Amino acid sequence: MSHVPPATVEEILAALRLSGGRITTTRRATVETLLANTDRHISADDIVAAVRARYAEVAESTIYRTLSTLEELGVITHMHLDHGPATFHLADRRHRHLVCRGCGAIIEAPADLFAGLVSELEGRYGFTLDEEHFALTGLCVACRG
Amino acid sequence: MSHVPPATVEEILAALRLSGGRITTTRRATVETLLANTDRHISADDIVAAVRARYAEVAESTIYRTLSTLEELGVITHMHLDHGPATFHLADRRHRHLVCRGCGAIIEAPADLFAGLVSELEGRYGFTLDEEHFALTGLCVACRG
DNA sequence: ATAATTGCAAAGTCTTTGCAGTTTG
DNA sequence: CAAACTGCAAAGACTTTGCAATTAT
Repeated sequence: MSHVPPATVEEILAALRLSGGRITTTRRATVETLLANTDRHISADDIVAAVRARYAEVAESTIYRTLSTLEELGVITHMHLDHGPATFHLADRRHRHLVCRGCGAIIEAPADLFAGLVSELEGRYGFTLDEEHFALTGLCVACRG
Repeated sequence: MSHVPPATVEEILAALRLSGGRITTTRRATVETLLANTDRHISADDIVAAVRARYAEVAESTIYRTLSTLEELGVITHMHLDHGPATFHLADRRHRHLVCRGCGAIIEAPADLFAGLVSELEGRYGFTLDEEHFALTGLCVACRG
């Protein structure tokens, strides 16, 4: 809560550099793609496509490796919306995801909705909830019939 | 809440039969394996192994097909504890799962811990939470350092 | 120079599918 | 007998890995 992770392309690349990493065109493009899509839920494959379209050829494996490097750096996180590919986003996103298993709709819920559960788990089990790693699945109004 | 799904081998097989399905040795063995492991979190592969060890040869695909048939019947559900294979269990299990991403420990939490969240989501978004489909990941006391 | 990154192709894990042969009711 | 189930082998989706060639610093 006290530390805000880097949020601009340059800040992220600087953090990468600081950790001993190198800045390449592909890595910059990857970071730009992530920042340009903070409002979407993008998969590794989406990023591959975006980088290929606007910058240069990339191997999938390079993207996967860059993504895990950024994840180790603490800059991004991945999340599982449901079955299917993981999605990646900046680590500072502050909302939780509800995914409808009927139509696939994604509802974003404010983090404070989970505050009670988080402290309950903390208190009773000493369990620190990783609220983002899996979305919550269920059925939306339209799909529950 | 008013309907309790079948909980014995015979009840489950009867339900299967009623829906037009057929009862085979492998299917019976699969159901028995599921019932013999209500306290564990077993994957399709675990079931394949159990059936092969105690009953007969089975193809993986047969187990997967049987599991989805049972799932469509509403008798079982699958759940994702974390990355890795899905786990299967009877649909009537009434607890939620907390999985430590450090050591893999699984903590079972009573369903009522989620009651507040469930009604909140229902009220605010009309979203019916499928509490079981994904476990909640995080860090246990020992691993959070 | 040299350690980090990349591409490519191959492998890995989990799951699904097609199809011909077998079995259940 | 007809519909349902099975095995086998192949494919599919997503992700990881090995290794030699390239590139950033």
